[in-house]
Amino acid sequence: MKADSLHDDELQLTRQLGATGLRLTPQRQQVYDVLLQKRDHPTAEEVFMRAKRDMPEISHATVYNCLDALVKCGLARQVTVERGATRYCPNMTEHGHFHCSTCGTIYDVELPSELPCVIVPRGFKALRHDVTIHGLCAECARKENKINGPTRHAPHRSAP
Amino acid sequence: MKADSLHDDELQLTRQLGATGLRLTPQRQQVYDVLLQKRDHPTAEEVFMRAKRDMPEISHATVYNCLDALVKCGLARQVTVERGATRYCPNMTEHGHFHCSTCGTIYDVELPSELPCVIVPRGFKALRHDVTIHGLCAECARKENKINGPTRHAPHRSAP
DNA sequence: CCATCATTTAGAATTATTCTAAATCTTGAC
DNA sequence: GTCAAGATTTAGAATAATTCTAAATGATGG
Repeated sequence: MKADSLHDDELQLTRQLGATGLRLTPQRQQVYDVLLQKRDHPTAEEVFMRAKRDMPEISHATVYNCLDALVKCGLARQVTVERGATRYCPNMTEHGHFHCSTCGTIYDVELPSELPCVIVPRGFKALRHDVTIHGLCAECARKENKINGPTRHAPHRSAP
Repeated sequence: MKADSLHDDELQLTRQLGATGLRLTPQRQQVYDVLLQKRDHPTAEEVFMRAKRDMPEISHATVYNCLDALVKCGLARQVTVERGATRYCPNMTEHGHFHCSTCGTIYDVELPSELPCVIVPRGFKALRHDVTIHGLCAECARKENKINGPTRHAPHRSAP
C-alpha cells in the first residue's frame, strides 16, 4: 500500500505539473514529499530545512519556487491564518482550518457537506474559498480552565 | 448624523479599550479614524502613511501597537488572504472577504445568516472564524473574457 | 508630588519574501 | 547527436514586513 500511494503521489505530481506547463524536477518532488510526510502546515522556512536533510544543496528561492508551482498546479494550498509566515497544506480535499490562538497549531477540520452559497457581487467569479476557525485547541482550553476555573461547557461547534 | 456617528465611534473606542484594560490615546484614536475613513483593507504600512498626514510624529511601532490594540479590544479584524502584509478591517459585523487574485482588491461580502456549524474536535473551543472567497472581481473577469473569449456564465455564487 | 506602569518613539534587528545574474538542465529542431 | 531556446536552480543581495530595544514621555493612584 505504501509503495502504491507513493507511486500515486508521484504520478499525480507529474500529471498536474504537466497540465500546468511545469516540469517535474527532483526539487519539486522533494518539496512535495516533505509536505506529504509531515502534514503540520509548515512554513516555507520549515519546508526548506526539512528538504535540506535529503537534498543539502537546495536553496531558499527554489523552495519558494517549488511551493508556488505546487500551489499553481493544484497539489497544495497556502494557509494564512495570522500575521507572519505563510504555511502550506497538501490536503486538497474540501476542509477548513482550526487555528489555536494560544499554541499556534493548525488543524484540518471537516466542513459540512451542505455548504451554503455565498452570494458574490454581480460579475464576480468565485474560484475557491478558505474557512478558518480561531479558538483554543483541547490542550490549551484545558490549561486555561485550570487557571481561570472551569466554565460551563459550550457545544463543540462553531458557525459557519 | 456625521457628528453623531463620529461621537459614537469615539465612545465605542473608549469603552472597548477600557474593557480590555487599554488606554485611549491620541495615536489609537488616529489609527482607528484612519481605518474608518477608508475601508479598503489597508496594510499596516498604508495605515502608517495615512496616519502620518495628521500626526507626523507617529512611528511604525506605534501603528502596529495600535492595530494590535484595536484587534484585541474587538474594534478591528486582521485580514490575511494571501502571502504578504496583513490587512486590517474595522467592519465587525459578520461578513466574509472576496479577494481578487488578479488585482488584489479585497471586498467585504455578506455571509448567509443561516451558517452551518463546523464541528470542531472534542474539547476545542471555537471563538471566531474567517471566510475568504478567492476569484476575479467583475472588472478583472471582464478583462479576462476580452482576452480569452467569453465563457459560459457560471452562477454568481460560491460555496460555502 | 512621587512612584509606577503604560505608551510612544527612533532606529536597530529579525524574519519573510523576492530579485538577480550566472550556471545547469531539458526539449525540440535540425 | 548538436545546438539554440527556454525553464529551472543556485547563492547571495535586496527588499518588505514585523518585532525588539532602550530611552523618553505621559497618565494614574497614593
